[in-house]
Amino acid sequence: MEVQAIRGCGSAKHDTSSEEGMDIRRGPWTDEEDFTLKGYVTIHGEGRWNSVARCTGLKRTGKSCRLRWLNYLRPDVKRGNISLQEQLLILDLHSRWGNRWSKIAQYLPGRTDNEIKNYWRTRVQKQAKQLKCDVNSKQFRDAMRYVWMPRLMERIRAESESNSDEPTTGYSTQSTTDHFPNNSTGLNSSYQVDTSLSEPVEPYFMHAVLSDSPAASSEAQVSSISDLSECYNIVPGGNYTDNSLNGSGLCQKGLEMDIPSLEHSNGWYGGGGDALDSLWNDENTWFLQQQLYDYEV
DNA sequence: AACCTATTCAACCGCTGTCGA
DNA sequence: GTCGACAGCGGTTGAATAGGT
Repeated sequence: MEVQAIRGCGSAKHDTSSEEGMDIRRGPWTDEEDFTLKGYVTIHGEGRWNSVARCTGLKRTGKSCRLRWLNYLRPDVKRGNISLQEQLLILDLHSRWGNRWSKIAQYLPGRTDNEIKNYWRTRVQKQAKQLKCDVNSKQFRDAMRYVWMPRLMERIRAESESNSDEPTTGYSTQSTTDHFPNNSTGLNSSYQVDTSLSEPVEPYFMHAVLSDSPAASSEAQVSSISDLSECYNIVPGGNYTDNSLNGSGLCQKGLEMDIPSLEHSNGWYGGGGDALDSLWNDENTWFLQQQLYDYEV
């Protein structure tokens, strides 16, 4: 959506303000400003954002120029709905790294840290709120890992099977099938890893290995369960079964459910629409609340 | 139609890390 | 070692919009 066009040229509240003796524009960018910035970066490349502002005459801070470029004007920036694969990847990487948005964004080509952060805050935190638990709580993280992510995987697989004749929409990066030749989740099209990164990521649900890096310890509060695939099985047409019993939280309770029956009974497989909205419908929310209640008792 | 509330997301702010002088 | 400039990150804000009454 071209928000800029809809929202018009700057807000009355943010028009200009004085900073260090010069007028600094704030608020939404105009088409002319976008054009100016785009032109400058096309010629001179990214970086030296303060000089961008100086050289172009844009009454914006260097920070603002950088942000506008990265989040909006960059040619490879991808806009629109976050796909199921991307949702799954965000959940997985967030479970590993916590709020390291820029790091997570590195693994979602075309997505910005801002977009991922907004996605997390508006969608994921909303669900935590509905479940009346903290988004950083172990209960919620387990709910994500043992309910939400498996269901996303199942749905991705279902969509992949139904669209098996259609061409995939891959990026120019290496497919995860190269990393995970045994992958059977249907993630071989969009879920891909940028091989230019020095730290290739293998998701928990395929070949999860807990990171020992300090980055993973503080914010992320990563669960002690290292490999999700060891914790549950998804049998097409069968039961989702917790096998581990060595972890904690929901897993310890021997969480067991019949996903297909739940999904077909409440329309989770309805196709189209937002995965989270359909995934976290009233019935599933109630079910999870029961699980969380059992967990707490 | 008018109003109210919730949601979304672009943009801002403050802080930290890095690098060169 | 320190200082200043700059880039980048994550948290937060608030205008626009959608949905409900």
